Amino acid sequence: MKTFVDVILPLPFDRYFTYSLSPTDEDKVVIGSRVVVPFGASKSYTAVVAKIHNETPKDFKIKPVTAVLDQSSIVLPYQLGFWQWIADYYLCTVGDVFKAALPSGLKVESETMVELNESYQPEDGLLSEAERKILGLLGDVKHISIKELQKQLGEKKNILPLIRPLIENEAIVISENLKDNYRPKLEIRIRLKDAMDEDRLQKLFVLMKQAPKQVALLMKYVELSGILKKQEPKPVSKQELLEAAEVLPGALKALIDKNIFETYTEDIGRLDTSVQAVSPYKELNSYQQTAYQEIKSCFDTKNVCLLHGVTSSGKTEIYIHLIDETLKAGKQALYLLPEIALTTQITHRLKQVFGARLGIYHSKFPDAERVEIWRKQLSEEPYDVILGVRSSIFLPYHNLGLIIVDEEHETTYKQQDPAPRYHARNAAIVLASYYGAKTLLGTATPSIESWYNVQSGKYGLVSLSHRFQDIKLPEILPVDMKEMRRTRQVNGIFSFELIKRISTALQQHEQIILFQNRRGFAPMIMCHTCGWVPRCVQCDVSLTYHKRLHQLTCHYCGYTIPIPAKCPACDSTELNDRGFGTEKIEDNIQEIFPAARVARMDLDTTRSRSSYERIISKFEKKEIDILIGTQIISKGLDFDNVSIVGILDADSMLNYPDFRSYERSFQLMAQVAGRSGRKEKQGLVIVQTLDVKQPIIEQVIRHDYEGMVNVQLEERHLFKYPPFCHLIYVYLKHRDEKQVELLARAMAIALRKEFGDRVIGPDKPPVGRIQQLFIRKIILKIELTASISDARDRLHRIREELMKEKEFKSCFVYYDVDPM
DNA sequence: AGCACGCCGACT
DNA sequence: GTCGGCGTGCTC
Repeated sequence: MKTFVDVILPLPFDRYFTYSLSPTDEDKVVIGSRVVVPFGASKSYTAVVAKIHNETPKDFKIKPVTAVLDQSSIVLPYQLGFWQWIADYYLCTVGDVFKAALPSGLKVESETMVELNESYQPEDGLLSEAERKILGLLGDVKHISIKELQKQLGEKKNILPLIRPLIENEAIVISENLKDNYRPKLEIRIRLKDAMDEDRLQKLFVLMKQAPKQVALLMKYVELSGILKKQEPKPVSKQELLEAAEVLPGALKALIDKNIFETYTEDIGRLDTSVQAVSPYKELNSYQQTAYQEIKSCFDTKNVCLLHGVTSSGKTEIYIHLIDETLKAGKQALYLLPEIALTTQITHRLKQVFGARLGIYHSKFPDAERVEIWRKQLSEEPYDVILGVRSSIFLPYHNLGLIIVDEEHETTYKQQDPAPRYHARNAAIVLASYYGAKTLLGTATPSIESWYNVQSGKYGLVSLSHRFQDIKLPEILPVDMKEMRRTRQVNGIFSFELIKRISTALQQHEQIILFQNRRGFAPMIMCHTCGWVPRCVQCDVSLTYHKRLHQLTCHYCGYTIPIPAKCPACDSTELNDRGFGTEKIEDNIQEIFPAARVARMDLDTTRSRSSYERIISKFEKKEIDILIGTQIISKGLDFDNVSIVGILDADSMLNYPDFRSYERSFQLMAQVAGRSGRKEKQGLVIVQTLDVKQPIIEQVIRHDYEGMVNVQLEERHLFKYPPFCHLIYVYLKHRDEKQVELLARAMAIALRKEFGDRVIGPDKPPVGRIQQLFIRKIILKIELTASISDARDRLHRIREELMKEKEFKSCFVYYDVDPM
């Protein structure tokens, strides 16, 4: 007798909740089934079954499961283990992981429906005004959800207290309506009611002499379905038939009424199954071939291999060969990318090779499609290759053989805001271990962590130092902006040197990319008279000036106001913008080169996927001469006509207060630089900086990745930073600054008792308040040899202890493990 | 995360 | 004297 289930709820709880099963449900439910359960006073959630048992719990009253949604696992047993690992390692709850892992179409929601009790006899005088209003409304519509009822009443607050007495008086009845937000995609199709042969067809044609439209339909149907041929007839959709025969629906209806045709609906799904593999993989050149062999032999002894290949060295083709080999061994492959929108080129290539065996998974896809991919992966015929962003590590896999993490250094692999704050590269390595699968990390600029793991022998290393077709690496030319400004050789943010080079490139019909890691027109505006700067009301930052939209926006919370006409402090009308964003650069460059076709690519111009693709495709077709962008342009784009890349303000990224800013600047500059260079001509990268002598500039010039790494490793070793320790950031937030400050201090003291001088802080982060909440941050350094699970237990204990104090109860506390 | 219960200010 | 603010606690 298995009568209870322990379930994971999509809520931030650290534990399971137990529900009872009805005898009929007992046979249905399995580990990994979804069940609908009531939780709290008036809510139902989709939960996932983690355990089935018969130990009667005694400390609480138990509720029954409302419905069992699946009779086979929708979440595979290994996934439950994987979720738990993520929750344990990244210090969040399994509920958080569950919420992130499952597409929302698989999480049905319940809504409470209200209905009038027909037999209810109202006793006048006993009803309040509001109650009469509710009953009146219900008399008209008779079936309505509580939410809708609330809206109709024009109430903003919860109306449950209002209707509760009505339920008790049996004036109304309520019921739970499970609302499945997933809708299958259906197609209406046409088929013949009875068998057809030439004879019968001829008879029909004669019969319908007076109805040429119907004859046309019938003939078109015969043609489209191929019903008179020997093979299985092809399905014919209603729409397709009507369009092909060029007749109105009336004619078709007549044929249906005559019992010649009938309609039926078919669930056709949203996944494109028609893609054909059109071109096999390409032959590898000798460098690629060597690398390919090295990777394979590396996998004999190691589970993870780092492929360090310069930009344009043809890593993708090597991946394709490895995937192909994995598939031949009857296993699946997962290809992770930092951002799918940026990789039309790779998507296109993989489709050519793997056709319908390739599935693409992306959080910006319509949810219904994500549901279908999830189900397909559970089916007997899953995609063999999944190309996707970080969340695709959560898809169910039957038999994973290989994971490729492309551009492994990209910080987008780390989820920032809602928990789980996981790193998809590291989680992927753990995922691979469930299958004994191998992981290949690819990049031109490895993360220092991965490089260190190579040095310590944990990962294997394969290098690819030849660019495809031996295109030369670009020449990098630093421009001393201090000197340029002193000698007045600048126009705004542009040095004359850069302008000259752009001008030459334009004359030769070559393309230019300008990089500035700041969107908007200017990072702030300031009153010329009194120095007043408009700031966000919710966050401690100045507002960014967006000229096109004619507004000031907070990049942290989205708060937006129109540009003030005058300074509220001194009434001066002279408000000037300070600094340079991509928008201003776009304006200025257009002024300098009026004839050039200029486009901008940043978060503001690429809100939708299509606008992104439009810009890229225009640039590829050489309809754009100068492309201005933020770091969005550094990721995995290959253009063949870019001769000049300008990095306008290299110092802005170097001065970012973070131990990784050096590494990140190098990666960014090297990646942006990699966008330049053409088959017959070496590219040129102009780096504008105030300090041309600083070592990082020299390292970028020499393409000296190892030089950069060695300096950084030494520094990180000295100051005990990753990869020589694990970092955990403890974030504390509260509306009241005093409260966070107090808690942060108390927390730091408690932490020091346990962890000693491994605790740094508390500190006020550079942006000390976001969305009305004041923030404090404590940094915890954990030795590599120490156990994370031990640290986790101690952290939980300390938090629990402190949160008992009532003054701290309303504080948010959360952790960021291995922060980026 | 919701949602209810409970305790203090601005209204009838 | 009530309505309603949100601070605190609980949810199988």
